[in-house]
Amino acid sequence: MRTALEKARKDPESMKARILAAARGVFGEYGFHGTTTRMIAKNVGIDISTLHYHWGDKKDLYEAVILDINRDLGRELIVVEKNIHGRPLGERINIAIAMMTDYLFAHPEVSNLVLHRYFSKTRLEMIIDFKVPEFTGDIARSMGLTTDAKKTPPRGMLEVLTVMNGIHNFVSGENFFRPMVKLDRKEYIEMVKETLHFVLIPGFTSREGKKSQKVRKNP
Amino acid sequence: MRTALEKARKDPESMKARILAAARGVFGEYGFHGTTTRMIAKNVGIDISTLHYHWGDKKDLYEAVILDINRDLGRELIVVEKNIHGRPLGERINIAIAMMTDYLFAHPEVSNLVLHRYFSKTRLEMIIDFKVPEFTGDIARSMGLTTDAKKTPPRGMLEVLTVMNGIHNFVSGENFFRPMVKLDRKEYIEMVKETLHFVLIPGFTSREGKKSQKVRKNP
DNA sequence: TATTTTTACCATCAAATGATGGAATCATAT
DNA sequence: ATATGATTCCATCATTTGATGGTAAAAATA
Repeated sequence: MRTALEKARKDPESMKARILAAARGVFGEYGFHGTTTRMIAKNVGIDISTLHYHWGDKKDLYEAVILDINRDLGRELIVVEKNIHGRPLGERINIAIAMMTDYLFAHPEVSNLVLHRYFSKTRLEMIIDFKVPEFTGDIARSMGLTTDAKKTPPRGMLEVLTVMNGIHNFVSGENFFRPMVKLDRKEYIEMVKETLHFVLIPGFTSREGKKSQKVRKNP
Repeated sequence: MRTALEKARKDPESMKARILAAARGVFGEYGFHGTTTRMIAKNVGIDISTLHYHWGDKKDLYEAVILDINRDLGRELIVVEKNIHGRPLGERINIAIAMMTDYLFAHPEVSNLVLHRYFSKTRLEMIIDFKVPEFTGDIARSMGLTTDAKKTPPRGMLEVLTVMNGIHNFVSGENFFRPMVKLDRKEYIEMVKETLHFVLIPGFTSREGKKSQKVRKNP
């Protein structure tokens, strides 16, 4: 499977890659059980047997999708980290939210699949999983909530999850939320960013302020 | 169906009610397509034909579950509103988060089903739906973000969704997040509350502060 | 070109799943 | 006690769905 994934990544026009891309989308929208291999095959325009020929059974394909999403997410986090490195806290969070929001709205199936994994059980045992603990620790470190990403305290983990999930929710819930607010896609994305900035950032910066005050008081 | 639901509500020991309760749980955990009528029937300890006898087909049962959850959620929101009425903004949000968090952790299938509806498509057309727009408007009004709940501006809607979804996420994602932070259930719930208070409240109260300042400047 | 390998499809299977008819059981009213 | 209606289960059906064998086409290799 590892090699199959790499082959698919090499050539985005290959059948393997096309199936994987379609699978990301359909699994993301309908979940594991809500998706049939026929739906994916139809989406690509091929026969189901061709799908099974390239990716094995449904579970294998789903796990390949998870691996694929994981890689994308990890790469994007590295890009974000480079952009926020060395800046003050408020700015770091600001940029991180803006960048991740743009990225996820451009690849909504990533948010879809992450949230499905969080909130929905599968009747099958899944071996491969999202690297959420690792990623969450990494983000906590870039946010200055911990020095060792692998030993992030629970509070730091939950704070990071609050922010990340806040983004995932609006991306993945666009079909539901956008009609509620009657905005076009571009407006919606902008307002999501504004809202997240407004709601999420003051909490972190106000704590930072308190820290600074303490430092000033004890010179 | 309306009458069937009401009958089930009258007597919680009735077969209708037992099936409905089991359906709430299983649909919540596995989603619509991930749930089989056999799973629900087995959960109650009855034959599937008995299930169909009481609730019609799978879709009917699912819609009854949604109606049921909706009622519960609406009632709870009224209880919360009574408790926060007349208090200052920070306190209102504080109490609302604490109460909703406790309520949803006690009835996690509510969060599960709400999030499933937000983030996952169904291959079937569903007629009945969650009253999210109405509820969201109501909450916006209790939070002082609007005077007319039915005409809540988009920004207010998204702000409310940020808070509500923040709670739903930690409730529904407990199975995934709690092992990450290695806390027992009670500790987890407490830390979720703390985190949500910490992250979400300063945004709202800081805006309130600015409003007051403006008023003071223009006497 | 001839041969081998890879790829894709058609037809089809087996299991899972939603759903139902009819018999048996239980409750209730007369 | 009997009759009537409501409830429950067993057996079974039809459809959906995951999966595969065999064959044709295409591509690669000799």
